Amino acid sequence: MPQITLPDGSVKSFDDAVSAFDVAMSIGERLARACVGCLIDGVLCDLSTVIESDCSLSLVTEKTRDKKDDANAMSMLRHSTAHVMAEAIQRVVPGAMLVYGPPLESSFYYDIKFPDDRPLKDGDFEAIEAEMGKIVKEDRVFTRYDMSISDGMEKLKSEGSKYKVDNGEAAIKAGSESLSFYATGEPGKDWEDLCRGPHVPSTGRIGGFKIMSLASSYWHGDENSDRLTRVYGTSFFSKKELNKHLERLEEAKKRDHRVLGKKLRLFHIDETVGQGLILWTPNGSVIRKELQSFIGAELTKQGYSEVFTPHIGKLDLYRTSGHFPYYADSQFPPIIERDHLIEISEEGCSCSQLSNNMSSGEIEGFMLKPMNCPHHIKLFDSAPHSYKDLPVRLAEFGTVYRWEQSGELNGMTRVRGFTQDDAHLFCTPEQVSDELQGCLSLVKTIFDVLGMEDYRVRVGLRDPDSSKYTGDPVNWDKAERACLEAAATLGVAFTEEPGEAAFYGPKIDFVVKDVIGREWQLGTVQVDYNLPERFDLSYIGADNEKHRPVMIHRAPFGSMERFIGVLIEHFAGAFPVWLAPEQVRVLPISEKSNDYAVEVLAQLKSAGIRATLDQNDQRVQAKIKNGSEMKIPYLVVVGPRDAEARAVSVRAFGIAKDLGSMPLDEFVSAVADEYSSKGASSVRERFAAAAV
RNA sequence: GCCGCUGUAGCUCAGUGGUAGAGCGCACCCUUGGUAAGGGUGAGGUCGAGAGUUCAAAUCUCUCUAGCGGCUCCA
Repeated sequence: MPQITLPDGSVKSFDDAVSAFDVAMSIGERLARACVGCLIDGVLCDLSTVIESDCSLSLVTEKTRDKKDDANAMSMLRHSTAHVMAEAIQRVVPGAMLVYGPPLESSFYYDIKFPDDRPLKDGDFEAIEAEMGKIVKEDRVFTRYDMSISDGMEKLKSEGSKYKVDNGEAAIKAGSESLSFYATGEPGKDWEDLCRGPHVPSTGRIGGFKIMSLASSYWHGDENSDRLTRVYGTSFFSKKELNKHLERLEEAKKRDHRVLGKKLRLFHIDETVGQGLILWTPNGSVIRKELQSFIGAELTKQGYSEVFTPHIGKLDLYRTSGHFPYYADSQFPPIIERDHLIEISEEGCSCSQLSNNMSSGEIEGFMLKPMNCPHHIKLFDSAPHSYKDLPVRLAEFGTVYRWEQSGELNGMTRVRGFTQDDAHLFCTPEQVSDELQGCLSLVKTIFDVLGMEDYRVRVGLRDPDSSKYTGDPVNWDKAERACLEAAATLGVAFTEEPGEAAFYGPKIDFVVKDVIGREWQLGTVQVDYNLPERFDLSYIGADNEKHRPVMIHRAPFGSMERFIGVLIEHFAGAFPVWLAPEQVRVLPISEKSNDYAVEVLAQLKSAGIRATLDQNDQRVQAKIKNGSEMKIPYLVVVGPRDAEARAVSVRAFGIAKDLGSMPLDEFVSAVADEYSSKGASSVRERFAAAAV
């Protein structure tokens, strides 16, 4: 006689065991029809789950009460669609072995091992979708049945898929007391799969679905294990929602920094220069310069000293730092000294010998610097330091080079040469906490000024099971504690992530998503007890003894390239006045107004505003369209009426109607104010104020 | 690096075996137009590179190269 507590606190009692669906029916038929699953004592279950004892029950419907997508419902739907897709794929490609098919945030995938002589091609999508359509139309019921561990494993073994046997073993290891299977229809008759569930009631609930793409993956995520094909798809409860989702994806593509970078001429990557090497156009350079001077001003306020260091350094420097051996594969190959090179070629030295000799230190050479720390360390170490000098804060826009895997390169967000807004702080152990907080507040200031609110903070800790970390565990503990304490002062939620630390120390990262939903690390602050040790750094304490300083690495933007890539997407290319490469464009109505237009342009320019003149032989409507497409903050139309009044007719980006007329002098100073205040005051506001 | 897809004019793309097309952009001419595309003419391409099949290749095959989506990696 189960007593079932509903989310509103009311209790329903039943004489016998009932299914969640029956409970829903007892409340209302319409509700029951809208249900796809339920939460029993907080655990997501099938709607058909039979309830035998007292519990709390929350029904999961297609939409939440405020008509939004329900995360549980969507994940059940997509998981169910993955089953339908897997069945369809096995019909189209007999011999395809299923591995693992989970739902994701807005999609799902199924990892599948295809026969070597029959790989899946995207040309197969149509046939698979057609089969999926049939299965959906048949509206087959997802039917769960459980087997004992021994019977279940026997069944899996008899089916002959090592992947499913492995999944079964994983379930047992995770503590399952039985193995559950889901048949899409009738057990023993229809297609079925080992599965933990839960699923929507039947295939007919899948209103709209689409196979999106193919990718390769590795079994257990292990590069050296079996290579699998990952088939991505998505689904919704209705076709309409699917179409809306696909439209949104199309829209997102328009904000993609690679698309906008081309359209707005912000940067260029040239095959003949090299993969992942950014050529900054004049437009992009304006943005970069503005950001650099912004951060430069903040650094001065915070007591940093700016330095410059070369792009290369001796191999030995990186042996000492530990970077050369640790990251050998992801660095550009060393530059070998000429004399060595001649010697080596005369000796007929093989490539592998050469590589060995370099690793051992027998051959000296230079490396393109993969990071700036060793150079800054050497600067710090070039003079003795009293504890009274600390902290020493050395900052540099330092360009570094890393040999990223070719498949990893991505527009401006993953490149092979990039400039970090880097700094290294050398301080006493007592100063670590304050300095960390100073670094974090700098990152936060920058994010605030740019209106970037959609980020998460990750505290990267060491993975206790891994041996990749160097240094004393006691120091690691100290450093990790310092990071966690500093993060706690941020006033922003953060996550602790073991395994995300750098090899020399823990870090606090600011992570943002791009338009496709991929995450990128921007600002980073890292505590390091390790490199000071390796380089034997010291300062003289009050006791007149040598002490080891602690290093903090920090880069508020991360890299200029990645940050601006993300920033392009953040603003969808419509930069605020202070960053906009072209701030004002002057549009004369006809040649007759050219003289006045030239005058307007001159006045804007002499106020330090980045302004241009559109003297094309086009109508003003066309000039407005062109200017809008370039996302220029202000377009000013000038004609005889404006010349007469010594005024300009202003149009602001993103506002369909023009703002009206403003005296030229006033407009110039308003734009100049908006520029220097980074948007704290704006031309629009002045118009709004004038209108009141 | 791995799997799949893609590479045609500055940009966006059409062209599936018979030696190349559109729109935008660009140049010139006409037009002198007041808030999201006025009209005309013209220039511009060894179809990513190389090899092969063929009487004939942008088109088919192979290798390389670059980009895209993932995987793996990310100091």
